Amino acid sequence: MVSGDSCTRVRNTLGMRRKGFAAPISIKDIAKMADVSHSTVSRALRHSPLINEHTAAKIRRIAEDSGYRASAVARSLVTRQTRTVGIVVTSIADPFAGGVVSGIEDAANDRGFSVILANSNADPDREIRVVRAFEERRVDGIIVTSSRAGAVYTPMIEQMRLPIVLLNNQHPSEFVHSVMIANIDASREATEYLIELGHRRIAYLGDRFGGQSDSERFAGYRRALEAADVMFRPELMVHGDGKPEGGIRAMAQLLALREPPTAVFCYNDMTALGALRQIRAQGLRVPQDISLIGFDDLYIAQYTDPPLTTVRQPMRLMGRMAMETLLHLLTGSDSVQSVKVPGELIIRESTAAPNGERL
Amino acid sequence: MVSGDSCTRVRNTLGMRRKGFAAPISIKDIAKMADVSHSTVSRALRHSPLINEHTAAKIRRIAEDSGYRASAVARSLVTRQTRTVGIVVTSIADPFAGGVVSGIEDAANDRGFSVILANSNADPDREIRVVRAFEERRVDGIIVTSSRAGAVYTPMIEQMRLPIVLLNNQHPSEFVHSVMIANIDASREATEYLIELGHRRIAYLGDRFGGQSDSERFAGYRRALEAADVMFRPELMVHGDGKPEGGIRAMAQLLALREPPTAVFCYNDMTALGALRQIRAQGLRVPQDISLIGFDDLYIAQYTDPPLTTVRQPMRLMGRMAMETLLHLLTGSDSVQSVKVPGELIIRESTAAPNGERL
DNA sequence: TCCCTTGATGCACACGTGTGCCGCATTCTA
DNA sequence: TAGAATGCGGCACACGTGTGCATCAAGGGA
Repeated sequence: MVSGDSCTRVRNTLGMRRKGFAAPISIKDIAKMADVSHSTVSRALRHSPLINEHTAAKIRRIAEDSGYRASAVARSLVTRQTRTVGIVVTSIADPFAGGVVSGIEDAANDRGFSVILANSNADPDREIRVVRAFEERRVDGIIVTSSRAGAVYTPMIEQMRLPIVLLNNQHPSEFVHSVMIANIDASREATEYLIELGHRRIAYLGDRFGGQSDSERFAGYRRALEAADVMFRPELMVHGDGKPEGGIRAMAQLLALREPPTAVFCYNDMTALGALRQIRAQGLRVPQDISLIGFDDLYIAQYTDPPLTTVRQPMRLMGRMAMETLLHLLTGSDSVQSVKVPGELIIRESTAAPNGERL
Repeated sequence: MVSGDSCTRVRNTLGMRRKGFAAPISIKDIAKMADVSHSTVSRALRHSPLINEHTAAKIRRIAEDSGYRASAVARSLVTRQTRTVGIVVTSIADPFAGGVVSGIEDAANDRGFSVILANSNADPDREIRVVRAFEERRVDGIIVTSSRAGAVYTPMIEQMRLPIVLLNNQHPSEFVHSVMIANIDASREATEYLIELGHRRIAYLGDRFGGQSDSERFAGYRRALEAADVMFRPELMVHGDGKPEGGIRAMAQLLALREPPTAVFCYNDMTALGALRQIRAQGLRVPQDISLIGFDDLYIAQYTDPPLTTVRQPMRLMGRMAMETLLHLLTGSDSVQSVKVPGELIIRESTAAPNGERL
């Protein structure tokens, strides 16, 4: 197809394949128009001091007028960087992922980077395909968010020798850079708040797929209890699946106890949503009968009824930080290892003193 | 930096810049190992019949063992396609966008395409930057979802001569391919349902930024009223901003009327969320006092209290369709112009007969 | 034995951009 | 005025992959 014919001919041939979409004009076309060599054009557009300001201006003018766009692919071939990062999320439809990716994209955009997005759908086969695609596209780095199968990536890292940043990953390895929410401190603070309100029978409603995040949030909960000399009761620890459905079922367990809790700290807002629903379904009220705390501060948390007290994860900020960590890595500095981001307790109306009074 | 030194030297020099990340091995390295020319390697890996099956197998074996990954950037340079599509969303943190992008990415992945994501943040300057970045990266096509500033892109299309597909865009042009929800039919059906329940004072709570989507949904509402000989009352048409806050305010307007509506059809679920909150705040109940219908069927719609009756937009499916339309365009067929996707009325518990009985 | 056919592989160029080095013209210095 | 310095632009090659054409070897038919 690409024959030894004249340049124009080749252009046409290839262009026709896509129904008349003309080939974009190149640096050489501009060189011809400006009657200089393509090297001069390249230098002029990159503001090299080697080129006379007058000719440079003329060249830039022509480039501008002709709507020239430098080919990132040709440039990448020689510079050996694509100014592109790959992002793996379990599902971009997940609101947490959405927030994080939004922050990543912002930061990337600021620095002239583009973002290639891939859903893993928690499917190992697909994860492998995704990482392989990233390799082929020669992304400069990779960000993996809240992967449950995080361990899968670690061996791949070895082989790829690409900078990788993990965000809220469940199995952070020693040799990997990461941005994580300060789970222990945050959940401790949330639990302490419930204790301050006067609660003593406080349940932990976890996520059995939550990996390290779940165990850390549980740990924070335990520490708060210990610090306040409140006894931990195993029957008050139950687990859902991180989604409302799981919250519903786990909450039903708690309500079936002889002495149900007066407050429940949930692994995340989605779980809290399910718990809330189940509490209502059994004719109880929040917060008068049971106080509820979530985790994440999803957008909807402020619009539940009652608005949900929760621990805010600054999702966009965390995304930004992950991207900036990656950029840092790309410029060579190896210092950053892992960043802990503090959560923030957002007090709304789903929590009150055990007797039903709000503080 | 890239000097006339030996190949190895160059590799090292460039590799060092990124702290010892070795340059990926190329087709030439494999050629050397297999003691053939790089052309032969290229052909073997692409399963060209020109190559002897024995040597081909040997070459593929070596490539496999050495972890070779073909450089998509070099390939794109010669094939003139990147197998990459650009997606513009207002914000990926928006749950609708998340669902759509998820579907797009699925379909793209199936066909070996990658997805470059960009937030426009409804900022015209940024939109221009984004499209420019897509041009430079030589994406094969572009999908724009629910852009309010859709008209901005149309002139760019002319210049870029790139296939573009619009999804739920507010200002679809004649010459553009699009995937859209069948707003009129869907909102008509929703309104008819309210009428069937016995409602006569039905309000339309729109989105003043909703552009064509808003006017179409309003049109469907009007048609349902007309068909049932229910008089349209202008005071029952109010507008929010597409978010809960706007729903709250607009609902307050409606409740301040001498004769408030007995049912409200909302532009979207977010708006309905706000409306629901306001209704509660004024001591009224849903659906006993006021019925509420949303639009979108966001994930949370099933977990509001009461669960929200709404019109489902099959977000992932729509994303898939947009991607498939684009792929179709890329293979040359120009037939597809615009696709209308039917919405689906999902009846939950936020709607009932005016007297409070559920049907 | 010679030529032709067939099959397998290599050569060389192309894609678009970046850059080291060389050459040329102009100006300055002695 | 000759030589050196300086400023500006071009030549040529590189990046990694794809492919038309030439080449070469083996085999077969006359």
